[in-house]
Amino acid sequence: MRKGEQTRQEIIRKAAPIFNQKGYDGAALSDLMRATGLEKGGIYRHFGSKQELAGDAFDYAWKLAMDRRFEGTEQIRNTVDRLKQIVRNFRDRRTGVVPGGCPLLNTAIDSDDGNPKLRAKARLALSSWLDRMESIAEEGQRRGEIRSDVDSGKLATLIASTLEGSHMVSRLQKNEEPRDLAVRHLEEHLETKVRARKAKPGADKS
Amino acid sequence: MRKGEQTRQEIIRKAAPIFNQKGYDGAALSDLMRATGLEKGGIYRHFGSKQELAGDAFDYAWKLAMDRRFEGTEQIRNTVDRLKQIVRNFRDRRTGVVPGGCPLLNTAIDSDDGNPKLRAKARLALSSWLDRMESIAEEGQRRGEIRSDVDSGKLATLIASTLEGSHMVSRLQKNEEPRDLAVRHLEEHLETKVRARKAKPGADKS
DNA sequence: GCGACCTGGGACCGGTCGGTCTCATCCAAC
DNA sequence: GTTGGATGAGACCGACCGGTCCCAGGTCGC
Repeated sequence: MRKGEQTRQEIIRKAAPIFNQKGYDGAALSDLMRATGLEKGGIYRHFGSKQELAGDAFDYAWKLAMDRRFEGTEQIRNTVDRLKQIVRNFRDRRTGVVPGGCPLLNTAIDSDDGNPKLRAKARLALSSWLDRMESIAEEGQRRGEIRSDVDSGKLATLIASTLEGSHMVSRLQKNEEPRDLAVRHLEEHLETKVRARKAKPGADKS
Repeated sequence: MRKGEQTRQEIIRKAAPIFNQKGYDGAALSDLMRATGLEKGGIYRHFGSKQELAGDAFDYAWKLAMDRRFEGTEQIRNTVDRLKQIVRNFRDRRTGVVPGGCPLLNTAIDSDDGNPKLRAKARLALSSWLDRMESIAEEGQRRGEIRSDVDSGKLATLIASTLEGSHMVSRLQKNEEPRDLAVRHLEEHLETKVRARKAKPGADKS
């Protein structure tokens, strides 16, 4: 049971870019066979169906993406700065992730009609991302670094929405600018609308 | 040459939702046959290939979407208000468009790997949308309604990115909130960062 | 009302799809 | 070193894919 698991992981690793680039329908078994160097039987030994493999491949791709997006943020003390770093990571730390763009965006659109299994995975992925950002914002509020009138859930949603949308536009245009633009817009938003002002003696009004 | 063209348009109308919901690969000829009530030969009489039909279906769907998004905006004099209405239309005027979500978003993701024909159409669609918003912003600057330090191209890109991203999130969550959130965020942005301030005598600093 | 052409049906095509099954081989525990 | 289960190859399956083609019938211009 050792070699088998190794092969299984290898298949997932090799299959993830195929699914991420071509989508579920577009990724044919023949593509997966070519990518993995295995015959059909060799693949189906480890997965009960194409769906199961696609699911595992998505989990793999998403984990990689999440790791990159939160990389180097844990040690940032100030929560607003931490959120800003997460936003910047979306733009800057894009090497080493699965090719084909954001797996969440791809899978969300891909599984829009049928394929409820994949869709459920995409939903869960989004939730996990939003939850992580939301809890950072909540921590910030407890610590007084983030304004009390900020809705942390809505903030997380706005960040994710803006980043994903700009990502789509950037990919379509093959141009980094939209993504960079969104990052800078969010940075400004975080700085001016989210970060709690230093308590200025006598300054009561906003 | 009359009946034929009628049928052709009918096929496009019926096929557009299929392509928009299922994607290019996911939309099988059998689906299109069921939707149109025609046999294969009846469809291929009017289109040289599935690609050609998909292209026409996208154009049809996008035109509908654009019409809705700009509906009732031409007569709005103030350009900032006009942009705000465009943003609100994205949220509010969603009936009567082709089912399956934004055709641009869907096609951009769907045609990400292969299918350069569809991808070119998606690119063009994005450009046309951005251009329309950009020229409104430029008009606003000429008229002094929009700050001179605003980059109209970047503004258009930011609006499109934010709306499309929130649209994806809303669809994935089956929840209107993200889209509404993005709209309100953009409204505020337009109001506070884009609209030219009334010239206040003596007020020089921001 | 006739003839020509336009239209759509549906059988047919080769290819590929996702998936199954058997069997030789490999590997690892004993 | 032997043996039994884990592993992967690849032939095979029925279904369905996009696409072609011919023919019957409908729809026009005249």
